[in-house]
Amino acid sequence: MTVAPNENEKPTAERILDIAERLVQTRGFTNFSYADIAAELGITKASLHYHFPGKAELGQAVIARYGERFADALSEIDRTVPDARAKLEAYAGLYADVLRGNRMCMCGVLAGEYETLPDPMRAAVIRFFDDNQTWLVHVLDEGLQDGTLAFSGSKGDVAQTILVTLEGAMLVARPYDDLGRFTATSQQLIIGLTGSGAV
Amino acid sequence: MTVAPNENEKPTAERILDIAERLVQTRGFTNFSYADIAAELGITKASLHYHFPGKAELGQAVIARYGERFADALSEIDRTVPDARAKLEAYAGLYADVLRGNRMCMCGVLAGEYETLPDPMRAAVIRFFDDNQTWLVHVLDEGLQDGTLAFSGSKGDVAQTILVTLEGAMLVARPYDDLGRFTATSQQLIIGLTGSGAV
DNA sequence: GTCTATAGGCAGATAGAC
DNA sequence: GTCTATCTGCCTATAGAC
Repeated sequence: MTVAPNENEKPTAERILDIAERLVQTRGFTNFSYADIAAELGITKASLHYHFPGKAELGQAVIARYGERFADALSEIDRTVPDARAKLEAYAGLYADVLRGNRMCMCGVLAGEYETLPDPMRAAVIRFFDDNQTWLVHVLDEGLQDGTLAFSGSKGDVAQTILVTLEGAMLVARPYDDLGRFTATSQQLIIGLTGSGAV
Repeated sequence: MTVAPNENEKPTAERILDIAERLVQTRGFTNFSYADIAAELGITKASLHYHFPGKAELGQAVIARYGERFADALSEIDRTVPDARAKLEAYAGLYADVLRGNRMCMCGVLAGEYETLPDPMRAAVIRFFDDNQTWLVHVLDEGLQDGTLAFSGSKGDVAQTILVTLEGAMLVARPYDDLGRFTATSQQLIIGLTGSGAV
């Protein structure tokens, strides 16, 4: 059991990250406290400092783990999805899944409070966006070759547009608590990147 | 002078709103304090409470004034800009101007921290998005008639997409401190809504 | 690893003098 | 309208016992 812990035996540090992650995505980084996590986990605030010395370190750990998991999801798409258009749909599906969990994209939230973030978190936010855009450029490239995508403008600009459109769609859909608001825009976006809507 | 006060004689309440507005747009509503405003204005925190009894009331007043000013800007576009496509460009220009002031759209920021907002502010955020979308639907309608716009999908979905794309473009452009990131997406968006990029 | 106890700071807010 | 003084509460963080 110690080598293969089940969910209940998950290390405390991981459970702290799980809670912190959800709080960041729903309330923002500055809008939750050690007290929130401690109460939910059933330990004291002081104990949290054993695992993460300060809130800045906790924030770094949360965004790092989030970024890694997101990168893994992109690799999984590359491994399993056949063509570029379907990859874009799967990509939008990742965002839809986050929204279904009543959460906002972590880096979208953090971008909104960017000026108040500690430097390492700022760097991680930028890195997240850069990584996403790089992946999207590859998919767009593939789409031109396999013929499943067609668009005007540079791949970089289009990749950027895909990213920010999905971020904005999540941001606005959440106050309405309406997944349909997100998917409508998501479909609109992808239709515009197929032959039917391109030059 | 009392009937026509110059900038220096602007009522204290207005000056408070000016500062609060900038702080909301750059840091978010929960991430600034009465102390921030008091320091900048050169009066004490206690004096602020004379003008706005609580932070919730101040927040309401800030967003109300912002919404009115934005609505005025839309009316001004209707009054002065000849065709629908040019109106969309002027609309995107409003967002670009905000970004030039190193600010984020107020309602975009507030959408990110929606769960932590007092109810009246929540309602105002929704109203802002609804008003924008309504105006955009009218412009899209006009564009179909005057022939300057062409698109597939419902006017409502397209209006939604325009709104969220610009919001997302601002959100992501700000951490990069790069207006070009915004304008690239903005142009990409408008090109897709003209004959060249439509079905 | 987790606890109790506590420090030091800042938040929003109020009372009452001027 | 603005001030001083003060309150209560929450924040992050630390010391030291167990």
